[in-house]
Amino acid sequence: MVYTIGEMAKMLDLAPSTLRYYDKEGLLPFVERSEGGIRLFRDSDYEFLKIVECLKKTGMQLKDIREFIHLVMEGDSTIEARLALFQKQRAEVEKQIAQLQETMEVIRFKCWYYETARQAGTTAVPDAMPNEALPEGLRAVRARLRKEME
Amino acid sequence: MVYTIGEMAKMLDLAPSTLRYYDKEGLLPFVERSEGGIRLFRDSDYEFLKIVECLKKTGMQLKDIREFIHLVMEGDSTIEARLALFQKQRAEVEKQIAQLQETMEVIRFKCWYYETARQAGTTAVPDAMPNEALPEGLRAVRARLRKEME
DNA sequence: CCTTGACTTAAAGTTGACTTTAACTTCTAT
DNA sequence: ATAGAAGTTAAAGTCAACTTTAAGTCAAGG
Repeated sequence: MVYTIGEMAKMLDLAPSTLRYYDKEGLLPFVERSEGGIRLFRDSDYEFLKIVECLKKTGMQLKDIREFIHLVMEGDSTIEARLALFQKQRAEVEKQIAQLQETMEVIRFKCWYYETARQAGTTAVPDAMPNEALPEGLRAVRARLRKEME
Repeated sequence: MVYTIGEMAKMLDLAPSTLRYYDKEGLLPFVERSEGGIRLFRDSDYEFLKIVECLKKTGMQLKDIREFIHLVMEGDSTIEARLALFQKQRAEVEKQIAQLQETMEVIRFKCWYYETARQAGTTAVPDAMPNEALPEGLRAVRARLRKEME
């Protein structure tokens, strides 16, 4: 099955201009052309682009994704390098998830803070509340925000 | 305790120019100045900036963070609005974590794929492997990458 | 008093990832 | 054969979030 740029763009839910930009940046060296110069995308290209999408979601920059694509093009001699890349990316994403979970703690604290303030009609109440009065799990969060302890 | 911009920047691990930029963008309306025009940061400003940092980590844009800061400056009349904001942000971060976990599945698949390829010396082996031969949890991932089923 | 390091501003420059524009070509359907 | 949709390129424009530069001011120590 072959697709035009517009069809492939729709399948991936992005703009055709984005695919052209990726191509210009060297991310799509595998895309073939018709006689007249029209890009012909294959199902295997879809698979490639799903991986590009995945790497983008991990925050990887296009120039690093290009490096990966070029490793793939070089064939089986780069299997080790590609494995290393994904192992590194796995650690990276684990870190990101941990980071977001920490951020979530702060947000949970702030939700509690404003719920308490709403009840009282003023933020002065949660502000003045002693540590022992706040929910267990939120004490450390407030302390960190206030730069108490380290 | 008051701090100069350089000291506060160090405490937050960012460049002084970043704090000046935030100020210019209206994110630091609470920062006072000395006679001579030098910014004076307080401990309470540190707390503010930690929240800015937190909101940035959720991917919120500076202009939206500015809106929040301005809600805070308006006082207790905006408690509801601020609570709503954090509740929205909580849902947002939950979505982000779920998204990263999906991404992690793909990366796990790729790690398996390249480990298998390394053993075999070629990616042809994992490519040709029937669904039943791959680890339980990775079958659906490969199917999604290949646009089999939905 | 004077040096020196850290501060100030306004304005311009940078980076990454696109998007838009303009001029043109190819493909498909009648 | 031709119209119109969708493709092509190169180049310029956009956006967010900073960073850098230039020219100058403030503040603390000797």
